[in-house]
Amino acid sequence: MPELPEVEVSRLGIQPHIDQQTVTAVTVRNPNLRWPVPKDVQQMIGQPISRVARRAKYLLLETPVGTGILHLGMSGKLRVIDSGTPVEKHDHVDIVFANGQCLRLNDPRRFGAFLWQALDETHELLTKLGPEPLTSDFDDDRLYEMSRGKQSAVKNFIMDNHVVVGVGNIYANESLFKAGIDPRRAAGKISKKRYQALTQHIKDTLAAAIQQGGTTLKDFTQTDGNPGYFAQELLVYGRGGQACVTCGEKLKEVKIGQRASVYCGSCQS
DNA sequence: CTTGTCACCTGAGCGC
DNA sequence: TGCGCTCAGGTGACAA
Repeated sequence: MPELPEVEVSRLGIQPHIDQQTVTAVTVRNPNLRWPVPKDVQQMIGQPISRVARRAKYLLLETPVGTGILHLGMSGKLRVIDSGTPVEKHDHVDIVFANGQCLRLNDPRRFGAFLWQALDETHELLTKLGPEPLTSDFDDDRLYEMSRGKQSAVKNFIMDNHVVVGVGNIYANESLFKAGIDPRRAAGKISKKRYQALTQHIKDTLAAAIQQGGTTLKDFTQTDGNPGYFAQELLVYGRGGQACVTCGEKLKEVKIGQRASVYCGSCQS
């Protein structure tokens, strides 16, 4: 489900409700997420949530003794609800708080994760990640340098977590359209100037999507149950065969790296 | 090292 | 109504 904006919207949604709340129970109904949920997560019990942070698409629930790491995979959703709320299908995890509320993870496909990071350690999954796209760590110099010698399609390149985190299929398509770059082009053969444009469009697109509450395609909702409104601003994603908003030409749809890719054959080269 | 493919899992939508 | 097929917002683990 979520790319970086949707995860950030989730973070902003749950943060005011759980920040500084003390955990009284961690209920794991189905530990078979992408990786088995470790027993270590029970260490949260008795601890306050000292910070709700995000790294890439991982949500970090920090406590004084370690950090609970949540990933929403393709279909994960978080809600903060009364802990007595009846459990529904695919409600796999509850983190219950002293105020009677709980953070509940629902994830039909179970590609999500709930892991534990001990104090003063960095979980292995977080060690090899590229820069955050919305910080100055991600800039055109770096993107350009990393691209040299790469034969793979630029779309796959910007979706690679070692290059930059948080750019999934929707925003890769959108950013490349805005930058006027054909998503199939070899990453190593694109000029510095074009990477400057691409870098800025990735930042702008992600920031705008967060502002709009994320992109609701079918089942993403903000934690208050409302949809995100960025879907109405999508220029190419999901619009294969329809008219390009810039030139009117029919948008093309192809598979790049197994993922649906939409582009304008006239505006993107 | 790079590059491409598969796998994990459920549910929705479509054609027949 | 049902069946079989394809597709979906992610990403680690492999194979070549």
